[in-house]
Amino acid sequence: MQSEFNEKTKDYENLLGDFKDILKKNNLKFTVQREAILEGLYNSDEHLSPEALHHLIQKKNPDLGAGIATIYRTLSLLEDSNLVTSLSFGASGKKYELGAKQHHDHVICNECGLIQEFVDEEIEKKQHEITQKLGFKMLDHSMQIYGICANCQEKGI
Amino acid sequence: MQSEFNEKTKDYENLLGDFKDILKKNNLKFTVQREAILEGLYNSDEHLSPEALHHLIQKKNPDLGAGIATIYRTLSLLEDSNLVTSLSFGASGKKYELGAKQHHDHVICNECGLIQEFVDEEIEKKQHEITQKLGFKMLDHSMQIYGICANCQEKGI
DNA sequence: GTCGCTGCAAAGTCTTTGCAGAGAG
DNA sequence: CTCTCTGCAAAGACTTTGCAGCGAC
Repeated sequence: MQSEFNEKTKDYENLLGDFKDILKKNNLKFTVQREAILEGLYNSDEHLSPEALHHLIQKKNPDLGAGIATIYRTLSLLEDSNLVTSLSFGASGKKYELGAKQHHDHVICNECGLIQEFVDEEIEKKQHEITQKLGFKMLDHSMQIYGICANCQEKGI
Repeated sequence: MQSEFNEKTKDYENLLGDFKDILKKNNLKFTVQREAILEGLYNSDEHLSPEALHHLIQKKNPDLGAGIATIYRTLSLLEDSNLVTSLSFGASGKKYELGAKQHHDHVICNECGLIQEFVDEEIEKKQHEITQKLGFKMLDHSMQIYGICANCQEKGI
């Protein structure tokens, strides 16, 4: 809630602190695996599938040998705590990203799968208006635009 | 391609015609099952899961006994032909709706699952702008707003 | 008639769960 | 110490596929 421009500036310590608080509040334990998962998400600009995250962690912390089941369990946990958000684009399954960042929406390349993020104040405002008009109390939203990225356009598809 | 304001007025005959054309163009066959699926989607305002559609068809045409596999196969077919669009909201799996309607977005009630549709010209325009700015060629988009519908708000949650 | 379509059931994916030992608090 | 986590593997849920007979054209 500080600057509007801190997309990724919320630092890791901060995030980790939040995580530990949430764990404590719920009588849950802080484990190496859980930290590795949080860190993996933090250090990746990508939107990760559980499997991708699993690979990532296996590479960075091979000694841990964290199991895929733990990844799934932790991701659900993180999602319940609102620390991560899950997205599901088309058929490609569920992907996760840190939810602590500023709210943003996604543009997805149909060819190469590239995901770009953006924020637009006007759209956000409009969404509130529309939701109210329909009598809803807005909680959240997600928006995806599908297209062909500059790169793939050049390649001529 | 006619009027911009024919959200649901594109009648069934029309749709069926399109479907038959597409089938013909691709050397595919028009079958009772395929028609039943198209009709099921047409007659439902809902966004249907493959399983829901299966149930629906079993009720309407019990004699057909259309198998779930056929539903999946036909839905993919219809999706490839751009006659239907698939959505995936959160964890609840994939849902399908007729894509021949005017483009629209969705507001979803987190409590009861009610889905309302809406269209907003300004947002559509903005989306084009943003996409261009990022160098993408926009093909499609989807937007979901999550909230609590009027009804559920009254019930006090 | 030909060749694609269908239903069934079997095979795949992806995700979740049960359990016994390991580890955080 | 206690009580939660973890890894493994088995179980589930959801989709897709192979096959032999059926049906559109």
